[in-house]
Amino acid sequence: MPKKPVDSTRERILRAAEGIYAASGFHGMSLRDVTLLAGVNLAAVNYHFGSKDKLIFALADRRLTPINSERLERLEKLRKKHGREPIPVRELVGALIDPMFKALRQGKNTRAITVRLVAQMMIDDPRRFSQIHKTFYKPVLDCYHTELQRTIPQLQSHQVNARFFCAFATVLGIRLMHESMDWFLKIRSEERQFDILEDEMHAFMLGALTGPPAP
Amino acid sequence: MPKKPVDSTRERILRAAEGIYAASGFHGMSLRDVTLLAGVNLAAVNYHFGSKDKLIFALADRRLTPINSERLERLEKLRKKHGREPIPVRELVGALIDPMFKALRQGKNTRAITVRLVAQMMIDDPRRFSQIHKTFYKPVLDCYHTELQRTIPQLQSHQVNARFFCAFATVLGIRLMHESMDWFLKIRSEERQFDILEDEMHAFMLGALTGPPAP
DNA sequence: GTCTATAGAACGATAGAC
DNA sequence: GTCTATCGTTCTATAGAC
Repeated sequence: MPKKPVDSTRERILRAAEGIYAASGFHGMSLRDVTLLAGVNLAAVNYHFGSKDKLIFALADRRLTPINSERLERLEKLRKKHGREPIPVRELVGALIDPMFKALRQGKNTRAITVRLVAQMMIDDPRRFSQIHKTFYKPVLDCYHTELQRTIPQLQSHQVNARFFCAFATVLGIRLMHESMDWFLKIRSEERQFDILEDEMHAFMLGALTGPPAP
Repeated sequence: MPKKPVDSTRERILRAAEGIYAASGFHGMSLRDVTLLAGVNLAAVNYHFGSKDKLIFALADRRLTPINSERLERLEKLRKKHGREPIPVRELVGALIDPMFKALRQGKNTRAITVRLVAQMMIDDPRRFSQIHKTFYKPVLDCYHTELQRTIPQLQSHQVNARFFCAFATVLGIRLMHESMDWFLKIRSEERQFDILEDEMHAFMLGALTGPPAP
């Protein structure tokens, strides 16, 4: 069984890389900067990960898998709970965004990093990262989309599609604008920021998804 | 008076640069690729713009200024129209997002480029681009935020702040996910895509901003 | 498993001829 | 205003000693 000590070279590289990647994206992250920050040798990246591309994939796996797994688990629970009845939108929204906030609240120092990292993955060079999309995002999107169709009967199919697109875009945008949150919310305490944002994002999404169709 | 022919070296560089920048960001755009695509000499960039940084600023000015000017003009008109009464949310949302869709609909070939370009500016290396934020975005954000405070009296100040943050994040996210629009909307025709998205985004934003406060 | 050293290519920027 | 040529730097990746 392979050991994964918190301070192994491999872990140090991952920690350093995700900070730089979150801030600057794939092309802005040089292996020199990563290994310098990690305090390890330049050649260690290629030894442990094989290439820069594979290092990025490892970053994705580490952060996206837990969040998306939880999203699927919570959806499964809701399905069992409601049986053949459609799941209320409020609960569906909760299952989609709560895991994100949960991830944000843990790890005080890595918070800003984790937030941007995931979003950066979604927008960074679609050709290079299409495999990441397929691996990590597509399963979640498919499930929630299907469920949303059942749960908002008053809207036509193409309208549900568009709202879901907007909802997902909102989550993406929030993550990317994390640095601007202070300015928008005009509140100092980071804890309070998250409290308010979590509450209002629930309200925002609920209103957005259930609002009447455009005239 | 300086001439600006459509096919000047300067214009060719701008056109080539915005395509590559929109797709790959600052660090992913090399001047070699730009000048190759533009069919001009490598040295031309530094002659016409001075540096890579200044070229990016020129890209921002070309695309952001028209959209944000229109947003401010429409807000000014709404203020005159409603006098001392608060502006209805529906009209405020329209003034904020209509200019974006208007820009998207014109220029069939440059459409996907323009969409991502603006969003890329907002998230690309905050340190490098903080001047772009201050110059192009801050005035618009300030005005709309003030107006929104007056127009949603049933929410507390900090709740309005949070909703506005979400609203802006939605616009940003939509732009960045432009390539995934096909997959989400499951519709072929690009015209129809924009029609539906524009309608439903109005509804989405309206519901989101006016929905009841979180419990 | 970790290091030094370096290959080989691409980068931004500039000097100077035309 | 546009070209060629090139400087100095930085990049990913690898070879080979320990």
